[in-house]
Amino acid sequence: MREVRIRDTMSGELRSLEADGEIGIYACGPTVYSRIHIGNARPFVVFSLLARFLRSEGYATKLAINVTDINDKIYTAAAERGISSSELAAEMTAAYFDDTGRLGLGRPDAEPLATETIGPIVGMIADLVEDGHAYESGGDVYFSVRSFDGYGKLSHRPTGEMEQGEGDDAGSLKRDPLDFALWKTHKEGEDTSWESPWGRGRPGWHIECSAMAEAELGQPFTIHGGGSDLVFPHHENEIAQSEAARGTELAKVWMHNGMIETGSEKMSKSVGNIFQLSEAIDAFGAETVVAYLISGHYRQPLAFGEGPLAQAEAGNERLRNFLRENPPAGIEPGAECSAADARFRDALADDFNTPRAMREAFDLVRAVNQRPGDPALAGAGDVLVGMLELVGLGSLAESGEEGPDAAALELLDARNAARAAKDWGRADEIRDQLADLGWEVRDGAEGARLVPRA
RNA sequence: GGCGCCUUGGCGGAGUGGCUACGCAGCGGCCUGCAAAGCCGUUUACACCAGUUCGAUUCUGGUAGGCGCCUCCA
Repeated sequence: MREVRIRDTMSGELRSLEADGEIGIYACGPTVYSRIHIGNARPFVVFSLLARFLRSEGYATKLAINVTDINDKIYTAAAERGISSSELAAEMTAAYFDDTGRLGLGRPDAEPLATETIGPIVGMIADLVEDGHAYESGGDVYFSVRSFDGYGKLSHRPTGEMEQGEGDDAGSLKRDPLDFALWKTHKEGEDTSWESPWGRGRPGWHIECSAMAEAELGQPFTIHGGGSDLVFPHHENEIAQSEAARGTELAKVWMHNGMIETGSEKMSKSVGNIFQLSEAIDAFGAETVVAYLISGHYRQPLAFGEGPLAQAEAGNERLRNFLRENPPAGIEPGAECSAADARFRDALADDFNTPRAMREAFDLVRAVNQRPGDPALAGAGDVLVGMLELVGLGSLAESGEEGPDAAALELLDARNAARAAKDWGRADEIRDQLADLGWEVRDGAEGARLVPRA
């Protein structure tokens, strides 16, 4: 079991994860008002893979990624489409499960919905009101920011100049512009609402996460994650609510992923809207999307576009080619393989540095290509697949390809015969025919091999 | 305006006070009947200006540019 260290946003320092007890990870999932985009996929991938890595190191781990299915944006988007907000939320929640499911990384251990956590949400608000950290005003309930000393400790903002822009005219109901809504009274045109001690209404965004996190992981838990755009106000407010309500720390480590930067390629028409996750997967495949998302350190911004995606695919192809020649075979790994595997895992243990880890994978590939048969590199295929599985790319080893059919094999035999007779014209003609059938011929020392054309 | 982050070779992207990241693409070569795959090599890479230092891409200060948040946002 390696010591795993993660950069904590609050302190700015690397924090070692405690090995005793379960490691609870809560990551903020999407608000389901539309199909998710590639940016939403980053935390899903990062935290799914982090949980996978921690388990492989022997840590008991529970990953919860929520679905925010109550939100102003959902009401707005539903109205535009002329359907009910619950209908839209259900549709987009299903789409979210489909889209992320296609990534092939499995599901988080828990995926709570805000709409199914109303009880705990109301309970937490009631506790805050009771303790004087929140107050009812005109059917709304607001959190009293000045009642919580630690406000601003995550985002490092001075409270002096802050103001919660809760939109519309809610400000008039607040005692202090810093305060933010925990419960919003039902408004005309909103088609979902729940009973509460303060009348019918719905929860505010931040309290949903506080309640879902506690319901799934208790408090405190180990890692709270999400996109860096959520640091303020969302996570700052979660801390205020949860810590004020429970008197304990919310999470030990705050882990934030950087933004996907779309630049000018944002809505490329040539390949459709690849900005959307489902479209990116349609256009490039799940393996490419995953490889792309781990190509940069999770905390850094990552450039998005057809270029980076195509490059990720080309890198995957290199790995696939290697695994065709060196398929896993249950061989005991040689010394160099074991060392590479250790460095791969060390990189992940050091603030989940996936690009540095992938360097080890590629270095191993090159070493074997340079020195095939070297005993120190025995079992490279097995070791490489083990590495790739950790980062969600294990499927690169499965050809997933159907073997050549009889017709193709017949052509290959014919070409071999032509080559034996040094009839190069005939041999190349057959190669073209095979290409038309979707097969690329690669002549190697041990004969010709058919590989699906890219 | 406030808080914070970033600026690495054609592109993506790690990292380090002195030692080849890695991947993709290009070019040259090797291998091959040819090709593909693979291997080797490859064009002064670390925004700019000062400073600290024996030595800075890597530390400090400033300049320019970019980004995030400050309002819903992964």
